[in-house]
Amino acid sequence: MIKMKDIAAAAGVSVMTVSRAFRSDGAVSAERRAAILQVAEELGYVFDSTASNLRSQKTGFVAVTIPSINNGNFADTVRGLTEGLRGAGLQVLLGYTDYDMAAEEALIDSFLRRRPEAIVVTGGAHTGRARRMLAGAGVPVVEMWDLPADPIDRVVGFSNADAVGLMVRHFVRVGYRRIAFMGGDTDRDTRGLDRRRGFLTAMQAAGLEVQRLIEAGIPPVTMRDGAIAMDRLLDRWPDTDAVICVSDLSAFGALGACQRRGIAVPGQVAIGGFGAFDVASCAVPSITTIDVFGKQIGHSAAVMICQLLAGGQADQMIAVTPELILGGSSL
Amino acid sequence: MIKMKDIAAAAGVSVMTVSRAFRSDGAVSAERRAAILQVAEELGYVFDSTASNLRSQKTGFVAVTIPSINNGNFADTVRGLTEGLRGAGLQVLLGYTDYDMAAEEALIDSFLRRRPEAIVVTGGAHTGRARRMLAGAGVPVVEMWDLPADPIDRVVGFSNADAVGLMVRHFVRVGYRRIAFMGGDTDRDTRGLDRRRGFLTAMQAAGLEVQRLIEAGIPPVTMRDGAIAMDRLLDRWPDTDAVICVSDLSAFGALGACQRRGIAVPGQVAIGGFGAFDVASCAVPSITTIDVFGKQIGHSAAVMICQLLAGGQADQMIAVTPELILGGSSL
DNA sequence: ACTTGGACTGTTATCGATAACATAACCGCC
DNA sequence: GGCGGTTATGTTATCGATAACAGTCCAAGT
Repeated sequence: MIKMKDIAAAAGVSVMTVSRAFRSDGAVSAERRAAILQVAEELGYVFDSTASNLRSQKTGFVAVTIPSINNGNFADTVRGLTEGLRGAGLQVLLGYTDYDMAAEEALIDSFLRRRPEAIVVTGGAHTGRARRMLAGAGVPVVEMWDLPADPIDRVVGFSNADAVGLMVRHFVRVGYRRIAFMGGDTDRDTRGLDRRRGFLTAMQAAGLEVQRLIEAGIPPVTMRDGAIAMDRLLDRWPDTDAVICVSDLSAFGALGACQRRGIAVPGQVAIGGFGAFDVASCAVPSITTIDVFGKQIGHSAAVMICQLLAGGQADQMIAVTPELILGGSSL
Repeated sequence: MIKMKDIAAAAGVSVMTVSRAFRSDGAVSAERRAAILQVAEELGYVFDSTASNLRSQKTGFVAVTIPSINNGNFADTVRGLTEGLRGAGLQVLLGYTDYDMAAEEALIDSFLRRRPEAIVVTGGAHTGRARRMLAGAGVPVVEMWDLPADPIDRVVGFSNADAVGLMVRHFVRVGYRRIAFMGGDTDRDTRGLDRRRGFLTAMQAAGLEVQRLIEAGIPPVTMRDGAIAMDRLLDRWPDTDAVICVSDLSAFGALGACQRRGIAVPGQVAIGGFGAFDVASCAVPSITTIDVFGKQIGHSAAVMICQLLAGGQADQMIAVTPELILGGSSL
């Protein structure tokens, strides 16, 4: 493999000059720089960042862990992060946890060995060892998609509980009373649990009974899980007049279950989802949902990281405000 | 930051012994190893792989580029890769190109600087510079999701054209004649182009006219794109009796467009998709589609890479056989 | 003429681990 | 008892770039 030494020899300069020619800030005369880059091109040189990483103690990447790489919400967030960090010359190193805290811990461990310049994790629930590793990493840590009570470092997110509260209040206002909640039944789905908690709180605040809780299985909660859960819900509480689902995917599955049974949506049962996924707006009827602005979360996290790495100040917490989007699946 | 030297001093051994204690193959006595790991734990040591990478000339990761991180098919492939590489101690470094060859080139460039042990790219179409970089990388290269005529190195994929041919032949067999194809209209969507080409070939082979080609926009082709395209298709050729869409997402959008217009599916128009996404099986009616076994592609690529890195032989090409899945959206 | 300072280039040491080699202790076996 | 082999450990040099420092040269200011 060609290295800087070879280019230096071929171009008749020192290795240091080659190194400088490769960095924009390098004070190398224009013609010499051009000559060096030309030689490098001819020799097919590929810069070796492993050496650079070690010597400069900079790796140029930010580690990001998300629960799933097949989820439009997290994809938006990653896009916001990628775009926001690009300007600072930082690359995203992406890993997925499958909604599993043990897998998250292993992932964080392997990421930290690679010396990221910052680390972004999803949610505020982590194993004890993961928390300790993050706290001791010596780089900015951002928890996103949640507003944890005891953050490790920085936070960019929203209250999942409050977001569902928005929808409950709307449903109550337009007349629904026998409202069910689907999902958030396992401790693996921490954001789902928060959403369910928000449902309970808002229902109680509205003075309504809250028995209609139906399980949707362990995350990732799929469309199929939503369909199965809806069937169980309708069997158990046939007079349900609205169901709020832990995500749009399960809501779409629930909609399909209703359609197969010939149950009118929203005539007989209203459906609400979460996340403003594409499928919510393209389903017939479209699904009432909550937009949590995933891309904005990523972008804010990126800005925060850039500020901190530049040695500046940054907010401890940035709260994003979710928004209710009315669809045809409810009044 | 704590380093091996600090642990060596605290444990009263040489740095080399500490290094060996951290590798499973290291010949260190059990009690000494335990003592060293204990000291490391107490000091909160985090292994620095940047140094290890440089000295050992091994980074322990495989670079993977996919077009989109919000696509169930590619997510399956990444899962297959991740699981297949884990056993060999290799990690996936994931990047997305947004279906843009220039972005892919930039991504490959930045990945290669980090010295991956192998690189996996999606599709067989790349910029000239990207091809040269890959060919000269000195590590195994796998192109997947396609069977390029002039592969760079190894290939794991299937013929997108033949896969669509499967569906055309089925549609013709059950009686559809005025069949349209949606998508594959921009050179940015290389797999879409292949699918469209396969449509044309199969239609001609069946002796049918092939004028009904409707554009679906640049990838990622969304559900909404599918709905818009279906409206245009129905306006232009109202007597169309079947439409094959470039993906299940656009097929789902097309289904929604029909439902909003009161057009019976499959009574009046049959719909076919591509990819066996969740939404295809959960839509009402479910959508006839083609399963291309994305996870298997990733797994095969991983196996191939492990063989090559172990110094063994590996096939030049692994072909996956797509399968037609009949849904309620067609006969 | 002499200083000053900026622009450019070179020299040396170093980042933190590990490969390669050297050494020491111990074991069994003829 | 000596020898080869194994196990456990230490020593030295090195991976390929860059930080830190040291010049050199030349133009401009006094």
